[in-house]
Amino acid sequence: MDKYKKNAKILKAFCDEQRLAILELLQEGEKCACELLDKLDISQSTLSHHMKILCDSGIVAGRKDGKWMHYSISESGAEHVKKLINEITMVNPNKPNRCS
Amino acid sequence: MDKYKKNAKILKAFCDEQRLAILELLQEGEKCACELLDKLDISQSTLSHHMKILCDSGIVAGRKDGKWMHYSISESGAEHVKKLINEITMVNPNKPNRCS
DNA sequence: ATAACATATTGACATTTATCGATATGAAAC
DNA sequence: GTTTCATATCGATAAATGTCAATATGTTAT
Repeated sequence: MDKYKKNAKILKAFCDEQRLAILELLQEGEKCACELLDKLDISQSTLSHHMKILCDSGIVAGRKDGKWMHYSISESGAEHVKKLINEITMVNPNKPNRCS
Repeated sequence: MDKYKKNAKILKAFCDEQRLAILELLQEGEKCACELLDKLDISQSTLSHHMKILCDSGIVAGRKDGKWMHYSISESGAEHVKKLINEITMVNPNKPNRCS
């Protein structure tokens, strides 16, 4: 059962300071990578690394436009994470103790 | 500004497979450490390490009862995390671009 | 007091992750 | 086609994290 591994990977998107800073910037709306780079005091390769993680987790959507990459928070990705957190933190004493 | 650091630390609770497995077990209700240890194929010290992280993040509450420790999902901790995720993934183009 | 037990802490080690500079890729401008 | 620009990938390194065995701490039973 690698459900845990899969979910842990998704939620790793939120485990890093820089990625939280990136997400806060994206709250204003879609932003070009270069704009993020401008505001973030990290190297270009590091930004690219974080954007890959954010996109892979589904929280952020990338849109290619010529040589520019535009990133935005994915509504559906956000919904998925909210559901995940809800499931994970739900207390349900009647839950069948299935041997998963 | 270490807001990101603080939040990243809280959300790290969900970034590990074992901790997700632990949380799923706790969905059934309060459980003793020894019961978790029984079901989790990790060493006692490793479990203790994970429980510390879960408790520090506020997601899990510990209750000492003699030599036993009982752990349960904290309703208030869960609420706090849900609010956090909501804030982080909220898209709001009118957000003032304050220099935080 | 001593023994047995449950959990926490410590120290060591392996793996993962964040970071950077250098280089590659690919697209637009000349 | 060559240059310029934006982004991605690679390779190396340092820091953080997960893991265990051993030991310490604190609690109950004898």
